[in-house]
Amino acid sequence: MKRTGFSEAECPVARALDAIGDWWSLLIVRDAFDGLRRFGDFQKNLGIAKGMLSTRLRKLVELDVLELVPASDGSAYQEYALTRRGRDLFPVIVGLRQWGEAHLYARGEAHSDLVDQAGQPVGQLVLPSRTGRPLTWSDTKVRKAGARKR
Amino acid sequence: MKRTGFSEAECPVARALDAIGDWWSLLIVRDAFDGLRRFGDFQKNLGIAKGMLSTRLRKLVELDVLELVPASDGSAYQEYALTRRGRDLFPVIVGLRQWGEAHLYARGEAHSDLVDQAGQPVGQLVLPSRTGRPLTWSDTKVRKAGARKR
DNA sequence: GCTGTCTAGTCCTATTTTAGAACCAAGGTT
DNA sequence: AACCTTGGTTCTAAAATAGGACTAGACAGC
Repeated sequence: MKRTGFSEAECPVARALDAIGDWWSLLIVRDAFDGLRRFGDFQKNLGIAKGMLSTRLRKLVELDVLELVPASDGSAYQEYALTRRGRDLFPVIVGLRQWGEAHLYARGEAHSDLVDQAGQPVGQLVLPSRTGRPLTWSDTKVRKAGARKR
Repeated sequence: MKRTGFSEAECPVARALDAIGDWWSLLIVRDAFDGLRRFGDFQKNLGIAKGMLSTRLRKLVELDVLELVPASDGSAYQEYALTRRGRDLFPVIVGLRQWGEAHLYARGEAHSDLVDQAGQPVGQLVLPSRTGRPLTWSDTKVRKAGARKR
């Protein structure tokens, strides 16, 4: 009765969810985008049990989403920093944010906002075709990798 | 020891993950994007336990991500169809897909592909500024709820 | 209309995961 | 040296998951 895994799936969505699709991982990554780097900072900000956090951070380091680097304040401690692979999760976090903003808040209810350096709200994520035309879900389809049932 | 929840969070990422951030929900939504509509189809395609699937589908219907509609083949059964809210998850699924493609496959390893109606691979997701300039994570920051620009 | 099969579930149990608190060791502070 | 902070590990109880047994209603063949 092992938890089902998708690390071998041919579908990249399934593999991605297998890697970072659990309860906490994306919240940790979100916090990392917000500048958090220390074990205690994550723990306090998320209210996560320390055991969970320890397990999750270890897995994220294994996955090369985070890496351990010497503390920036010169102490002997270490910090967790986003790697390239971690930073590439930015569109996923933004997608979740925009969906949440659009559908999970009552009118007028306050939420945090993503803004650019000038303080301007950002636009919506766009999926461009090869020629630059914006695509919606009905413009696309999934082409299967090999010969497999659908 | 109730499972931690974020349905009241001021951060839209946290609320989104609270709603659809569990193990199975996004995979069900992905399958719905691929055209699956029936209980048995989801069950067979995902290999998910029927009890799990039943719970998840009920929650997704409650959330108004899916809705029950009469079966398209005229039978007395019902089907699960994506709502507007469900279709709006498209960028999230695409983001996960593109991250998975980029980081979780060995060179040359086969995976399914997202293509447009002409069969052309789609481009990368883009986050535009209000003026249309593409933004990366380092161009943006999160403004906490309630903080209004002076 | 009777029988058998398919569909879409529910219910039950064993196992795994999570939450939360207690404990601990090394680093830093006074 | 004594004490607090940081970053964990270990323990237990509760909750979630996997998987199988079971069931009610739909449908197909006779």
